[in-house]
Amino acid sequence: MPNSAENMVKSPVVADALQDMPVDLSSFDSFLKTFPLQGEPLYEAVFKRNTDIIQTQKARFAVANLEKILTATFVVSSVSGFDRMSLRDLSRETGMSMGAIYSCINKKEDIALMVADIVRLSSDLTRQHAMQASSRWSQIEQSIRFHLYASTLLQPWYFFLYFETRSLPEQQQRESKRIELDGIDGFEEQIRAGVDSGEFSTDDPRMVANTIVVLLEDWYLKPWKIRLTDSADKTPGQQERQINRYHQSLVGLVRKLLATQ
Amino acid sequence: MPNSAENMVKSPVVADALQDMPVDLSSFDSFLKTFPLQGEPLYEAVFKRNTDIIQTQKARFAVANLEKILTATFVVSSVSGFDRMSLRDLSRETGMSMGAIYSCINKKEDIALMVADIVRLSSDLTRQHAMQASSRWSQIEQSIRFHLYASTLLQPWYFFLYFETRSLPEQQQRESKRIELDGIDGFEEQIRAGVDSGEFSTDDPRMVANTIVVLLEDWYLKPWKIRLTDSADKTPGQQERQINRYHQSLVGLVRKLLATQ
DNA sequence: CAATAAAGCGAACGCTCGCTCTATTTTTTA
DNA sequence: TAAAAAATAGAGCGAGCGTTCGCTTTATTG
Repeated sequence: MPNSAENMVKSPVVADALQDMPVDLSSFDSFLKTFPLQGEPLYEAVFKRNTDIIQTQKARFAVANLEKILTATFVVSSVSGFDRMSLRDLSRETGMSMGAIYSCINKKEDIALMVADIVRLSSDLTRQHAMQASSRWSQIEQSIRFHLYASTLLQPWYFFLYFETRSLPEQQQRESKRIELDGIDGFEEQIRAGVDSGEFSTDDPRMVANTIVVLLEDWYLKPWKIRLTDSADKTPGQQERQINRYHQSLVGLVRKLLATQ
Repeated sequence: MPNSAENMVKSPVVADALQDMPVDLSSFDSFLKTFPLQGEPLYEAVFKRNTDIIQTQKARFAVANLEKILTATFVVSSVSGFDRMSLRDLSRETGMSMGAIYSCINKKEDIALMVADIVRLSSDLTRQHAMQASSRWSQIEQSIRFHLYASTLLQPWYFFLYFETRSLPEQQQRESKRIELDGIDGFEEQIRAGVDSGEFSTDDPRMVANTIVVLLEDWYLKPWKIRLTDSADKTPGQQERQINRYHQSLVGLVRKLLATQ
């Protein structure tokens, strides 16, 4: 079976109920209540978007196993990368047999592809949402907030994709770069518009946009740099306070970069 | 032979002639003429710092082979990572036999360790140099310039270490984080001093310091983002112009972040 | 409660890897 | 020119990898 669509990047169109409810950004807490890509719906989405790969028919079983597989993948591969994670490691960590694992995937790489797909989906949600803000400044602020919240919730996913992109097919690699560039372009456009209208002032919109994107990446790539406590103190309150502190830092920095005189 | 010092991080003390001549930062061109870690001296340094590992006795041969091995490593592993680069690939790319390769290393990991050692050495050179500037502002600017120049010259080395750190021994991983944190600390300290003296103004010195470091990393990690031409147009003139443009962008951004009022 | 279908299991397969080793040739050095 | 050092080609080793497949167990259903 010559399946030329094997490594195709899935459509970014957000399907089903995912786009129905608007995401509430007023606090991390309310974000948690409205963001669709988390908990069981997250793994249901993984299942629905990969029915061509997954052998298991009943969603109930597949969803539970996908959760085990992906969670374990993040744990095991965080030690020394996806390549060095053997499927025997994964079998031990999940408590599943090799056969059970292979009823959710066709090949090891599929795990990485599923992660890539979800992160892209989340990125698209972010971009879609950004368009709805009222003023130009709040558009930027909301974009930052959305990205910060989403990448905190999906931190292992974002982290994984960043470091494992290189072991994905070439097309997927290009797609990852494109998404990053789109992110920069988006901010740049908003900044330019603000400069034209006299709301902002900067002589280097591209650099400011790039700085925002790079600092957003820094948040989920290097938790050890910003969040003092990595293992302990993961109470929701602590987490919310840390996000807010970083959000404030970042927004403050951007405000200064765009300030008129 | 119980060699407990196997994975020891080498002393950061810059040996031999490396520290004799001061590095000239007035332009990238003059930097090229004075920075010690490049061309043959670079691979001589690799040799001298790894005589315990390398079997080949005559420096002449060892240096030439190290250059071949490391250059080929960067080429081959840039495709899909160090783990997926087999030593048979390396043998083909270098044109050396397995035996010849194994007279320069004891195990595959040694290649990565050599790279890590040199990048650390370069980072230490950067930090040492920064202390010599006159004013506080020029200290920051010179640090940025030095880092930008060095990481351009050693781009494959820096890039490799960033993405392969995870497959190094734990001690080396911690060392990499420490270096990054030291870099941030250094900038933060200078900024705080400037704020205290009224030269600068910011309410978040740590964030500004972090931004600088992250944007410096961005330069060597994502050439495709900034430098339009990756393969073609690698003339020294083009390169110098691109560095200068990025340096100007970065310094301009930092200046605005530290501006009083 | 059988009967059937789905899910789960794990030993075994073929293969590639890092690494070693030897016999031989080439190059360098004194 | 003779001894020493370096490099070659490649067969071979055992470990560990991703993947498969015949089988057992569990769940579903008429």
